[in-house]
Amino acid sequence: MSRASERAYNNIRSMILSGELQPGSQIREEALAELCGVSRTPVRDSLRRLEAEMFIRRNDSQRSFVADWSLDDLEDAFQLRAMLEAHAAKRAASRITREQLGWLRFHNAQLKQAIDMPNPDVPKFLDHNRQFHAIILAAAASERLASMLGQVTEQPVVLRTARQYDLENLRRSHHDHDELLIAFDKRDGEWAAAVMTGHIRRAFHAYAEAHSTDTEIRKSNLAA
Amino acid sequence: MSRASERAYNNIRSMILSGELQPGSQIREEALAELCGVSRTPVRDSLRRLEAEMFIRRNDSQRSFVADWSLDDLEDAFQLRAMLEAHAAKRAASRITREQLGWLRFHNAQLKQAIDMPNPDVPKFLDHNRQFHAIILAAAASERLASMLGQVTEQPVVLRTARQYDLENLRRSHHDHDELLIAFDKRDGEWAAAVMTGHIRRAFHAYAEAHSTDTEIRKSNLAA
DNA sequence: CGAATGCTATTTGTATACAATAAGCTGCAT
DNA sequence: ATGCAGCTTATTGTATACAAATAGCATTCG
Repeated sequence: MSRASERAYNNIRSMILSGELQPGSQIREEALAELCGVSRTPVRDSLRRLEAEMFIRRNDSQRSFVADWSLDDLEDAFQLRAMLEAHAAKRAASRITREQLGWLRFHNAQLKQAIDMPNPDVPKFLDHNRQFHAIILAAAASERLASMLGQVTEQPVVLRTARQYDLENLRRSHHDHDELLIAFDKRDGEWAAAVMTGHIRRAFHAYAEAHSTDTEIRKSNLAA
Repeated sequence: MSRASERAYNNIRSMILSGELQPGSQIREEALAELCGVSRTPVRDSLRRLEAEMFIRRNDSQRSFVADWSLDDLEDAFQLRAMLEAHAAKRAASRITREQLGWLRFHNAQLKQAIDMPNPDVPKFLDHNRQFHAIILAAAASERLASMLGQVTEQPVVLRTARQYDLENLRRSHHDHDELLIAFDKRDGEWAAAVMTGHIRRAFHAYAEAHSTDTEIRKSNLAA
């Protein structure tokens, strides 16, 4: 995607993710155009894309609003995600190459290292975690699956609380990855799928907790 | 969506589905604009949408081509579809209302009627079949699931052969629906999911057969 | 007082002109 | 012949002007 269009997309997306654009609030093309320093044309492109990704919804008269997801919607998304990632793991188990396995091991070692120290480096953990999952998705070798997972992995949920991932959870994630590695090594798709399902379900509950906390904070802010 | 934009979208989409725009061929915005009698702006909107739906793909320099799916890709899509529809059936089993069940029965009776006659009315069958599945999807009550299923239900596969659905298959579909109805009635999500999986797998094989035949024909046409 | 109607302001949709980029070609050099 | 440079043409990207639609408001009529 070319310069202006891509800039607009990234800007708007991150404004939604960061909560700068509040869930439920209306969006006007021209306002965004000014914010992004481009014309309405690339903004419109971005809005269409974000609408497909369900970051934005439109009412019957084509006005756009930042999507506002309830806890139920969040669970719904995670249910879908668990199903799709498990499917990916199953496919990957029979297709993954030695080299890909090597990379999985590398990223898992790195993310362990990121939290096995006095001052845990959470961003580093998240980055290697992301890459770990990306490799599995690549090994699954299904373009459609990848495109669908893209729609449920990045949640448009505002987390004002500075993402307090508790270490215990991160360590468990690391162990899940370890087990996935063994399942892959043994080419056991069923096992890989089962581990992955649990892995994502745990992520959901961690997320849900953060989401409730955040919602509380937002509510009390509104009351004040 | 407003007039010009919607017109463009429907036109282009049906040109792809009908094979008027051949798989693999390049698409030029201006040409389509003329064909649809609108300017490039709504055409570009449509192309973006069709790209998200994987009817169209773009190369690295942003040129658009009609997607060309292999038999493997087709199977991939059906695998995803089977998984998602089974999931929908499972969710629907615990949420479906008496009224929705009534409509399911109605459409299933209608589609049976459409093929239980000397001159089977296949389009009528397909229409009621579509509505049958739509009701289940609605009962599943997951917007994201619906949006994902939209991406895999309408296959951008050219079927030049005038869709020779054999009657035996259609009858079996009807029986699957019957069984789904019982499963729903008993609120047995597992059963519903299992029946649905088989139902979609059968559809895949019917489709795959038609696809191979079509590919043969296309090849011999090219040779001539 | 409430509902309906028409006006105005706001917002989105479409067309078009122009800019940027990529593809294809021509001719030259090796 | 082959490959590369530079030009030309084809195609997409962006901005902008204008058209259409919609919402919000005020005014009027029942």
